[in-house]
Amino acid sequence: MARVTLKDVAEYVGVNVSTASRALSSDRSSLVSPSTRRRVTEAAETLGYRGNSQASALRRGRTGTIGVIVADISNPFIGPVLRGVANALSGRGLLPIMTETRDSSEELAQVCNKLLAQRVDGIITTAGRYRDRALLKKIALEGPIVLAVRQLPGSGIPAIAHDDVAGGRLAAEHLLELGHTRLAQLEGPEDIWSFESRATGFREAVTKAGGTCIDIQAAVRLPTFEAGRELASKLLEHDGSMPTAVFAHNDSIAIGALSRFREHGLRCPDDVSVVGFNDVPLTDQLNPPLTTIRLPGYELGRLAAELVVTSIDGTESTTKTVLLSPELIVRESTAPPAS
Amino acid sequence: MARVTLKDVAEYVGVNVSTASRALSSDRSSLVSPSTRRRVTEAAETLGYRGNSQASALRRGRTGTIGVIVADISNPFIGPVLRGVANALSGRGLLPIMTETRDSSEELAQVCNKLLAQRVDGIITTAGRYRDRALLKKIALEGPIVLAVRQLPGSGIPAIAHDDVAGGRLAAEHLLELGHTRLAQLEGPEDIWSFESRATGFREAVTKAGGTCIDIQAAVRLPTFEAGRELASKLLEHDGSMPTAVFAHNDSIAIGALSRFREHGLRCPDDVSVVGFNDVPLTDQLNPPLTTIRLPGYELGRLAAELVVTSIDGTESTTKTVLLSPELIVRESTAPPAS
DNA sequence: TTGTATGCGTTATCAT
DNA sequence: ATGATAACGCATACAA
Repeated sequence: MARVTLKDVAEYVGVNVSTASRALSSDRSSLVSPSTRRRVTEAAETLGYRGNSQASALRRGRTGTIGVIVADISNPFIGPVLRGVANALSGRGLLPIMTETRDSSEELAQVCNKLLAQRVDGIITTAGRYRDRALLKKIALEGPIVLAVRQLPGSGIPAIAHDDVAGGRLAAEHLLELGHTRLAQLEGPEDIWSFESRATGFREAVTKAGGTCIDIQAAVRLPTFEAGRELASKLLEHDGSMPTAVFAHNDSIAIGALSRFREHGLRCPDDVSVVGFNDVPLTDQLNPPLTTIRLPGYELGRLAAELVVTSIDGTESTTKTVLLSPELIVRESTAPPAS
Repeated sequence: MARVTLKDVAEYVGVNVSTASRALSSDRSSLVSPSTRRRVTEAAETLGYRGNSQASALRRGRTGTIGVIVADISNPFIGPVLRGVANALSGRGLLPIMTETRDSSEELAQVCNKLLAQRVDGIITTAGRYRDRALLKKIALEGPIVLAVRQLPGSGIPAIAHDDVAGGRLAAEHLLELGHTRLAQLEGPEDIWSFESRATGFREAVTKAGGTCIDIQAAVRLPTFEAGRELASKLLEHDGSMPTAVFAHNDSIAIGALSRFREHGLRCPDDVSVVGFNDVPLTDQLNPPLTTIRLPGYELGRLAAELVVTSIDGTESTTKTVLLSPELIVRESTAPPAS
């Protein structure tokens, strides 16, 4: 898009390209006399010179870019994560290259190839289902990669994620404390670490306390509002009496379930308590405002970015996994069971 | 990240790099004998060869990348737009490089520079306030750029946007038909085309019908929930009687206003009708479900992508502006005024 | 059909 | 402090 090159600038000033290159580079500009540095800088300005990252990358073996793969850009939870990533990266002069996979394994494979062809210096991915493990392990051989939000246990890929087991436990403990003894959980896709962990954390806490835990799964690919409705329907058709409290694996599922329950004549929290997960925007504006689990998305993004950076520099052992603590946000969708 | 080059592949097979290059390129592979083509392809496979986009771009003068600048990644309306863009682009073998500016002019300038340094073949931006006009005009000199969602009238930059004037008018007509005569609008930032147009469309329709239109502005940078609360407060303190209907310039503002009205003891739609804008997810799950204006985001993204592509190919007159039609979605936040 | 040679824009090395 | 030169990996014009 721009056609004026370093050579043009150099000729304009009457110096060699290498001098111009030095003058314009931040770390080597001290090797050049202040006067020529100034002249080169001015010439670059007046000629409208822009460095060519491609050429620079080719020569230096580094592009200064980080591939950022996001599973679902419409997930409101992802915004803060991306901001955290972008902030940490741009603070280090790196350019994040974001791409989406719609949580599809095929698209993930394609995107990885493209990113690798772009010679990104590292990859951060929030996409990664269990079935993608082999793929990502192969990618990890070619360069630094870190998982964000999700984990791929046994893959050896470092991850920054939430402590979803603890999150599930928080939900369970809250409901148990309210006095619920018959609980259900509406589960997200089973081949995603986060949901499996939430399920585990919740189930263990419930059974440990002597409660009953009904696990509802559905063959849905994504944890959406519709999935929530479907899971709720399955729960309503479930043998045995209806539980008095429900843990939905994310807010969308919770809201879908709420809508289905309402249709069925069930009031929340009077007839059924509902806990969501993620604390996405607007959950506090619903009717009723949703009790949910909040996660530090921004912080997570920041840490993920820092982790790739350190593994690019090669100074770090790269199998680190960090789990961030979730927080229970109590609102009005949970209450003691009707006596 | 990968270190096996075309040369390695060529040597492995025993041919010249140029032959290997041809064999691996989709358009020139016909120039090579089927047998060597196969051998090269296999060698590339076994050696784990990945093309180097940097080198290829340097040589060809094209990177095959498109910079996609988004003002606010957390805006739920933007997801479909980005999908439309990504789809249209990847269908043409182009890689979108997404970046965010948080709707800040400084970040916009930075991001443009980085993208230009990356030698993107074109730029699509949803960021662009009036004050960014000069900047973007300068960018437009260096290569194809198209605005999406927003417009910059008088900049000569082609745009794919919604017909926001029509959107404002739709809102007005709906409320007028319900019998409202005293209306207000809660306005988004004034230096953004979309909001100014919504204001115009609404105001004109109201006054044309003989109604009263109260325009409430606030010095907020972003059209958020908080902004909605602030605007609503200003309206409540406004001299003269409270209007019976309110048009909020987007859903977040509407929801903020709803929350403020509720605090103030006003019921919706009984005491005040509210219309939002964008139809973002969950607006139908609010209390009350929000009447709003829906926009074809995916389609918009698709068209924007197609427009950059054609202007890269240079075949198109590049000052085209397309306006897509909004649609009124009536839900329960609007009703006839209390008699 | 294949090979040779050159250059894309930079930066690193070596010399001056 | 500055210049000359080579090389990064690839694609193309030209030659064979």
